[in-house]
Amino acid sequence: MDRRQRKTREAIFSAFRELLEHRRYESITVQDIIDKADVGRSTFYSHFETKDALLYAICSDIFDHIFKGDMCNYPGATHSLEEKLAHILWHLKDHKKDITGLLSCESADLFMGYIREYLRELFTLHLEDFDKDVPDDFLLNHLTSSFCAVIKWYSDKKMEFSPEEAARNFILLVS
Amino acid sequence: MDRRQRKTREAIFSAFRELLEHRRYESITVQDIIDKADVGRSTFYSHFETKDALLYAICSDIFDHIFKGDMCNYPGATHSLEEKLAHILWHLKDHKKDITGLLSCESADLFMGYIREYLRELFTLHLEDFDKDVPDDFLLNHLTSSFCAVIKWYSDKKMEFSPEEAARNFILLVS
DNA sequence: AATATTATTGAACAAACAGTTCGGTAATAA
DNA sequence: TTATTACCGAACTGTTTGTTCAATAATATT
Repeated sequence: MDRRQRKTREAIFSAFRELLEHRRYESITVQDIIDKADVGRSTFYSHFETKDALLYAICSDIFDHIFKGDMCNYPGATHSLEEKLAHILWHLKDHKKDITGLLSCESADLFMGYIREYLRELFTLHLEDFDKDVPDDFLLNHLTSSFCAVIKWYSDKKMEFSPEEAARNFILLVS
Repeated sequence: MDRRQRKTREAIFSAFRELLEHRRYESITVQDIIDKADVGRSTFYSHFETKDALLYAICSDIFDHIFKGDMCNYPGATHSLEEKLAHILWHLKDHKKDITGLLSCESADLFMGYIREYLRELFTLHLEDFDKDVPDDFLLNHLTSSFCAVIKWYSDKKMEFSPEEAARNFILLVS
């Protein structure tokens, strides 16, 4: 990959991340990004089709780090569900700056949508941990949404709480 | 109130509702609304400051119907939490058309934000029903978010399931 | 080192949308 | 009948998105 290309892409990424620290995703315009990245308009569009494509790329980065990591994937893992969930919260902390901007906005759904997919997979693997007399689909939806809420709560509280404690409380509530 | 005013307002409202049946909130422009309502652009803006203000008005309408109704408000009510929740789901059905358009969009948060407020109040009244060893704030957040998820699920499933059953399943999961 | 390729630039452009302004007209109230 | 009020529509400003294109500068190729 051309060095120029790499540098430009990196400049756009980090400009976007910096902007996300202080502003909601929707309020950030392409103009803001290219001003901060100091890159031409046409250059931006030669790298990313739209602003949403840039968001998607950022999200992929984050998720690769969080979910493709050591313990969260999948069948072989010997860790408990609680440990895995705590681990996810830990990893979220590494991306605190980006995530705050991504979750405190109207498109939080976009970001959360990705997380939901991963979580649903994860909970599916642990379905037998729960002995509840409701349809599986209802239960899965409940678990996934509830943990999304924990993530949101965790982010709203500036991630100042212990991931282990949050995970434990969650397990207490859904068991 | 002037009859003209009433008529115009009503035309805008129902145009917006009709558009919401088939399209997401974001994709609907002011132009679409005034075309369908057959009113002038300036007339629209003399009634509503922005498109969001119109959304807010519609939401208020719906919530007045759902929450300000017979049994959901508050201290005096003798009904169980489960009954109240089922009731909310019933009332949602009356606004099925609007709500589908409001929930299947990126600003679902906007709509859900209102619901959350009401639900949090409701659950606060019933906090003693739950004997869980987690902080109240965490529990409230969990209950509220979980029932929001039920609402979303209920809407996604075209509201074809029994509200009573959904409410019962929910109570089973969080008790 | 000379040449070909590729990325970047900046400026201009079209299209879509939000929201405002204003003079004229028609319905309603006094 | 007169005064008020709401509506109209067209034109206008401003913002944002996304495209185009010729010129230029950085890389690759030979």
